[in-house]
Amino acid sequence: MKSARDQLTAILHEALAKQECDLVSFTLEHPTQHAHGDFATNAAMIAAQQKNQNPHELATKIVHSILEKKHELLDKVEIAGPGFINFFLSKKYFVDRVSTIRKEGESYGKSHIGKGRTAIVEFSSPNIAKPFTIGHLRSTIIGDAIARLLSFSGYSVLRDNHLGDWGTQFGKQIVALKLWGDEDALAKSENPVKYLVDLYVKFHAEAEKDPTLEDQARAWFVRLEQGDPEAKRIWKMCVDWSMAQFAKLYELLHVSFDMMLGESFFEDKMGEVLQELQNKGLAKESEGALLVFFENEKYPPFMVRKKDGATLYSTRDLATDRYRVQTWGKDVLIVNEVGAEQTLYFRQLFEVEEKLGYVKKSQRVHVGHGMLRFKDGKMSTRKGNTIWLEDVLQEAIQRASSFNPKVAKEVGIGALKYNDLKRESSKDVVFVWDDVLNLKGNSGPYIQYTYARATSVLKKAKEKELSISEKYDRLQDLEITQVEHLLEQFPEVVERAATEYAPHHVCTYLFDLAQAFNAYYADHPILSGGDLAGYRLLLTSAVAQVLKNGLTLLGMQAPEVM
RNA sequence: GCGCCCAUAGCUCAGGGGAUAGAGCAGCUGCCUUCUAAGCAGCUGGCCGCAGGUCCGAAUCCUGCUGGGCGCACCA
Repeated sequence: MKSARDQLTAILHEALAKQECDLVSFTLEHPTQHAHGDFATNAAMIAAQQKNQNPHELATKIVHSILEKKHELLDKVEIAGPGFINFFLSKKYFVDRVSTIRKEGESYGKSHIGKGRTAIVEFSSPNIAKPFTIGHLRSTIIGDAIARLLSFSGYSVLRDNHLGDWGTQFGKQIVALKLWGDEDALAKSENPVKYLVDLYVKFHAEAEKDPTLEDQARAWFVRLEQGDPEAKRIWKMCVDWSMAQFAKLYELLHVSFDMMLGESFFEDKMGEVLQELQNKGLAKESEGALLVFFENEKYPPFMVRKKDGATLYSTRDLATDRYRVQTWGKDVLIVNEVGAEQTLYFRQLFEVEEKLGYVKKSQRVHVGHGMLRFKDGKMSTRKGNTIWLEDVLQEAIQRASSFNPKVAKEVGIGALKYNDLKRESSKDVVFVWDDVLNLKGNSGPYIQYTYARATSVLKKAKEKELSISEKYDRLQDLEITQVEHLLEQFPEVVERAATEYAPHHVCTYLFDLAQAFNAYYADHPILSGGDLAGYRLLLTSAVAQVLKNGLTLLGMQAPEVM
């Protein structure tokens, strides 16, 4: 079944062509007030402006030409205000739509905008031997939702966890372990990663007093890059302890990956990149380091090799994307879900990648999330000023269990995820427990609760042997409510969220739908609805389906009982 | 100093150049003997940071300013 938007767009194009206004680009949107119909267009106003005509008169002509044909879709077409054309959809359309949702089930809302394309979504990307903090949690949650949205929109999605398992930090880690650590104690430790992080914090404290420690750390990283066995051994140990910890967290969060190519995977692929940069004359030496300079100083210089010969984040990212294009094709879409503070870095990176001929800028996307901070400042691993994710998850589940212990996990994790997804991701978030684990109002549990409520009604209906009816004939007197209007809009909301890499649109929508359904539920008896019970059950099942599809897109569970 | 982002109700936020700017939280009033009260209905609460500009029409686009966040050569 074609959506109302598609049908209306076609109808409008035809009517505009008759008035010789074919080239007009108009908007077709949902007015804020019901009195203005289900869709409104400014087409007549735009066209009138171009042709220097009276907008109201032109609107009249357009409406006449639309009404020459009978459209099952439309109940009424009106001209309003300065020349808006308002469309009122028919009851039949809405009822058919609700039936369609039932038929399409978990496919309702899917689109083909990414058909035939591969998208790599890089997210989470925690660092080895560092805490998996609520900062990484943002990337994990938002990235997971974006991967799901793209997949639902037809892309063939590869979820990539680009582990921070390479870099100067390992030099620091090795120095700290050699100076103050004890490998036996580490192995016996209850939380080995925490043991490593404490050493890392100590390193930064000591390095303030003794700057030569930084030099030692850089030297150890150079040895690591050169394949020194002792450096490699300690590095491998750090990786193993961390990976074990991450696996537990991802399982609890229900997040999975198709690949975990850490930065170390690209260790032997960076020489070619540096060679290409030099061959194409893109990189120049300056003060011993190798840098890319941009024309007109569009961006600050971009370093690709340090003066001690070691690589950087940038070198590894270039090698990564070169590898991706070689492996998954020239037109692969690459999305990085990484903190917004790295925006400049990504602009530089994309520019360099384009100059190297790896990708076009249109296939590189940085979704930057805002910073998560305490009321009094930024979190910093180096200073030990951070909250561990294990503690957050435990607290979330515990708070949720005070309502219903049986679904504490689904609800606690859901609350946490929804709180991160409900606002535009680029905004900074102040960490406040009562917000993070909010269970009321615009929250994850509210959506989940509404879903449980709807499924419960459907179960009760079965017990009472009431059945869903898809017949329209006997339902002349049913009223079309906000619920039907919202159900109709789900596919376009999903499409917008996917094209803008903005899961918060799905949250806003689900909250609206849940609110509309709860209001409907309060004053439309469903099970004792008489002749209308069949239709109301159909509507309820459609609401349940859409809530479930939406929750799934956000990586949240849809519990049937709460 | 230069660059990027942000500013909407007491607080947290939606708002796709359009019509009377919307939610949640907090506060106040009602509603559980009836399909799940993690809920529903209602009230209170706005120079959409300031000043210009473009437009038939600006919270939305442009310019300037103020305030805040972030970034800018050997971290990632």
